[in-house]
Amino acid sequence: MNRNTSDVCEVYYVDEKHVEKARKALSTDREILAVAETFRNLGDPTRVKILQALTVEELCVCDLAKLLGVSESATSHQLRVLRSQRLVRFRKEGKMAYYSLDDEHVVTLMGEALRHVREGNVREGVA
Amino acid sequence: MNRNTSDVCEVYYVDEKHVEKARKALSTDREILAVAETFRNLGDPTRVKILQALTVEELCVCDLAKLLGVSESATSHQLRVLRSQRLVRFRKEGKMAYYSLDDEHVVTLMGEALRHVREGNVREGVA
DNA sequence: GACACATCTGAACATATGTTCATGTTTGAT
DNA sequence: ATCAAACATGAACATATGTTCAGATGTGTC
Repeated sequence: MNRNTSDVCEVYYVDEKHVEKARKALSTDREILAVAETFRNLGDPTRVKILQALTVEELCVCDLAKLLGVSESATSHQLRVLRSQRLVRFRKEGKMAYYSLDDEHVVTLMGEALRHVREGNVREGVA
Repeated sequence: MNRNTSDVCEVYYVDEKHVEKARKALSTDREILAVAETFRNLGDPTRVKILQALTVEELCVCDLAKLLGVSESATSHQLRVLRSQRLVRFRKEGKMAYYSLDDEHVVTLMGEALRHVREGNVREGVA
């Protein structure tokens, strides 16, 4: 047939070996989905701003909305997204809801991403 | 008017102070956009798998496609996305293109996200 | 050159995403 | 109890995203 010399994508068994070896490095599908969803939640300018702001101190929805320059409704929606991955938490005090970062993983992630970007490792895909 | 006692969203000056303080913590718009785009690129299960696999060793598109269980075209498209943010790099060897992680920031980011997820900090939004 | 293979690319499609708008809740003040 | 403020939520819309499909490029082999 066509697998005598150079089969589809490199030699046969070597190929299989690589794929198998790599497959062992993969997390479970459940974890991968969770990781992807976490990153996706971080992947929005508005939410990045929210998290950077909360690095300093807790803020209410109203303050965040002013800071971001978007409506309080939009802010609330975004906070809901961040809460769903436990990236932020909040406490209610009277009418107000004060949001803050949930754990230090978030801080680490933000810092590392910023470092990556600042190393000029990023190609501007921006308009 | 309506700003004597408790103005819109907390007292006036205090409010302004918080917003200003938080604003100082924000990166430039350019950096924020880049950070968000980087996270967005990481926020897809297929791409997470690719990066986890490349943690072990460099792989060609063909191997990655097999590992992911998607078409080589789809794999190539995803690799293009990852390249655009310099999350992966590649070298050509004959017909093949071998991909590998670009820097250790990527490893750190993946690890930290996985840790966040494993701490049970995540609420399953999955179906 | 002719051919097969590995990869890349553009168009098109279904689906996901983020904002706006309108409407609920809950709380505090009068 | 009535009213307004601070948030939350649902629907709807325009836009972005990821895959598939078809075709193009480049490379090695015969």
